[in-house]
Amino acid sequence: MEKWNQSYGFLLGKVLQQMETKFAEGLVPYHINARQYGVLLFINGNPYSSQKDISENLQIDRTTMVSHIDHLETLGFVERTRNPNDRRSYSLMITPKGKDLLDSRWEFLNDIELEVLAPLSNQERQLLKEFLIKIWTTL
Amino acid sequence: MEKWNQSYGFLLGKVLQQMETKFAEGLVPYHINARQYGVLLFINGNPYSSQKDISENLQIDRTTMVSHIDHLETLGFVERTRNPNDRRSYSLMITPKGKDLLDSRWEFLNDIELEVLAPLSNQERQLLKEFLIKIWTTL
DNA sequence: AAAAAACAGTCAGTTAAACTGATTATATAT
DNA sequence: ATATATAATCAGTTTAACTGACTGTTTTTT
Repeated sequence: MEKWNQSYGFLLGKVLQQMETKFAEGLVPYHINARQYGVLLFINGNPYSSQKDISENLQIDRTTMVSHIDHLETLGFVERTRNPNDRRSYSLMITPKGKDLLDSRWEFLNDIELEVLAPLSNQERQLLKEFLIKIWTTL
Repeated sequence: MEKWNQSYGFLLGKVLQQMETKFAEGLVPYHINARQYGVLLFINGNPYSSQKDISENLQIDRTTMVSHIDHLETLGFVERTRNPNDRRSYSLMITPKGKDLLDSRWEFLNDIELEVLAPLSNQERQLLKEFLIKIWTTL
């Protein structure tokens, strides 16, 4: 084992790359990418969010968010309505069709993750998630 | 804690994004990005590699590799010489200047990683690395 | 109440990474 | 000797992300 592949950054990147590539393949029939799936998940978990809310939480640029939402709306997965309390912002909602997509791909996403994490035991995977959550919540 | 931020992919992505952003900032004065630093690390650990070797190991597209190496060569961090046993390929070597760059930023990289991983104990970080290496080596 | 500042979202245009497909020079297989 | 494969390169395309300007709306200041 050499220096260059000892870094967390390198290792994290490789594991993630693997997951993303596989997951993206499973999304092709739905014409969205992994990031858009993430946005949809967020909207599902945080109904009535504005585009700003999502941008901040997911750390995706506001102008990029416009096109993500445009895309999801065109495909009928998300609905934009003006927020009656602040007509500058939208109140975003997932549609039933969007919910179906989420559900139908959620299991697949988990399968992919388990596939990549296969070298770990149940307990190790549990620990890994614990660590990641601990890091993320303090970011 | 909700569904959308429970996935390994999401969490891995956030942690990595954090590390990469911070690390990239520290590389600005050297005019290279994190990926090029990775390439340089690889060449250092695997002297006489061809561009193909690096592409495969780091999973970076061969045509993209051309421009990375062009860039590193222009800056004097890497030297291309033809491989005498196969004149189609190059034999890439890090220069002393490249080695200096690696060394001077290696500690910084580790600082960044420790900073992001601060919420974990020493032991937990050790475990995390163990897990990641286990996964990566079976990819 | 009017004017100024701040804000959410949008859009046109730019930048940078990554890919496609073709090409050159060299090596290997038939 | 000929055909096939390979490493690197290049021109051109696609895509994600960003910059800066702009519209309409809300909040703050005077």
